[in-house]
Amino acid sequence: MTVVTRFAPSPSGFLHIGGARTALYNWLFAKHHAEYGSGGRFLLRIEDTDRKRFTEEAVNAITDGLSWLGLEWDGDAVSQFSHAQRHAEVARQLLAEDKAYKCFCTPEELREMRQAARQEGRSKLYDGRWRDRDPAEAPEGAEPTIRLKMPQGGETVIEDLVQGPVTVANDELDDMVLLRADGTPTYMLAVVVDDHDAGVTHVIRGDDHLTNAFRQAQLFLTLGWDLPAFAHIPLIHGPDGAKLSKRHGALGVDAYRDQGFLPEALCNYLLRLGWSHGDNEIISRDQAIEWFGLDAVGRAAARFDTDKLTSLNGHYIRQAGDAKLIDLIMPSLTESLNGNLADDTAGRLEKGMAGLKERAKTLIELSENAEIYATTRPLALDEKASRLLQDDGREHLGLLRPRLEALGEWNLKGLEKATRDYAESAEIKLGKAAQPLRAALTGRTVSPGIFEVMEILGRDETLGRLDDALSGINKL
RNA sequence: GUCCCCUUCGUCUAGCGGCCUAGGACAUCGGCCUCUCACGCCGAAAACACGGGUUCGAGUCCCGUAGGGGACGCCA
Repeated sequence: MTVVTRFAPSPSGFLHIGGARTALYNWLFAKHHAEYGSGGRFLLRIEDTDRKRFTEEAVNAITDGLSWLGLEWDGDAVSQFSHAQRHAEVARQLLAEDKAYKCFCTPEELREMRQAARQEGRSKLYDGRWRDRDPAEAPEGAEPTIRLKMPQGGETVIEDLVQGPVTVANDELDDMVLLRADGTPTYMLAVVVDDHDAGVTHVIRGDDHLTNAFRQAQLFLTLGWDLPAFAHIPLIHGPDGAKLSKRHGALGVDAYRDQGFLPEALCNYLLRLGWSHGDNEIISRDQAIEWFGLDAVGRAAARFDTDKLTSLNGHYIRQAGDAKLIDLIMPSLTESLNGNLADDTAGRLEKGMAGLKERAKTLIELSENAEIYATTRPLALDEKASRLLQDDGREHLGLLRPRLEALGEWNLKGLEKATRDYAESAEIKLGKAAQPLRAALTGRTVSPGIFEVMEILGRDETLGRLDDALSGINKL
């Protein structure tokens, strides 16, 4: 049997980080069955039943986010709203079969009912007052909603693939609205019909839908349709343990992209957040497809930890190809230097990327660190660097400079030897010479190996930057 | 409030009755490497929420308690 999963976000304006994980799990589950089972498809459906929320940009935000993460869906993204006719038909059919009924309650009545229920400690809100009432008693001109006749007595059991069997007494379930007074379908009706029509076999979604599953299961049953398998994955919480919300900061995957995270890192992190395969931490896409299964999904909510994501990101940056990284940082590099890039920037970055990427945990950092190769003279010095260029620091530079200039071949080995020889003759530690060099050549106190930097910068640029520092013409 | 779910180091987790004096990863703290920072390597501190059972034996099974979370819309 071919497995069919689906990701069904509502257009909220961005791809929520929790939604991203849900999408990832659905995608992996389908891919796993496609490659190691008897087939798998991953569908994307936009839950735009509530037209008030719908905008084209909101839909684009979701598809862009999924594409960035590399989670391609099968077929076209489907609009749930476009199936409204079909949903209404199903509701009318239920009505004709006496499995649903018209409810003429006013919003005020409903509000009172809810209040009373709460006061009396009942969770069943709607009392079903129109269930057996003659529609002839309806108030003049009132447009009814269509409600489903839920079973009275007994219980509903969901065999959840993650949570295990979950049971609720049917008396806790009230008759839910299928069709609104204006004739549009509710989410409850729409998901069930769409999942059935699309042949969805596995509904993998957030834990917050678990209680909905009871109601939806009853709808499937009264429609005489096969129940899909349900898998409710725990939610992602903020560092404080509450459901991730705006006050926790970055919610959309686009925010993480902007902060310099790689999609590979985010996927790896999200995968590991709530799912495990023994002690494995770094898991490639292919490996994930092979290993992924619902049985290894945890049942407790997990807190989002940016530190771990960052660490993973550092790993994926180190592993990424130099050319790819250069492409990724070029825009921000150009921007931060106001478009004034040194002529040989590309060449220097190609040589220097290996040393650069080892020291960056985000693309933002990488870009900032790469400025030393792209910037033009005279360099700006940060505070600590300018302090290194006072007094004996500058003195050493002045004495070292001729030794460097005299070098026949300008390469790492020779540069290092010349500097070491100088340090020895001056009876100072290498660092006493290397740090002022770093300050003069990069404007900073932290950088890749300084002899590497000198080699990449080349003789002219290195000597030039040295002279700038010696004459003190750097910007602060 | 009602219903549902959850509970191993600070965080993510391994553990599916004896292999656990509870393992890994991130973070933290030491140390090594070293021209700085990072990487890498070595090491330390750090957890089975509590109480009852079941069993020869429980982190692992059952029941309570406590704590946390989620759902209670003509939103999705």
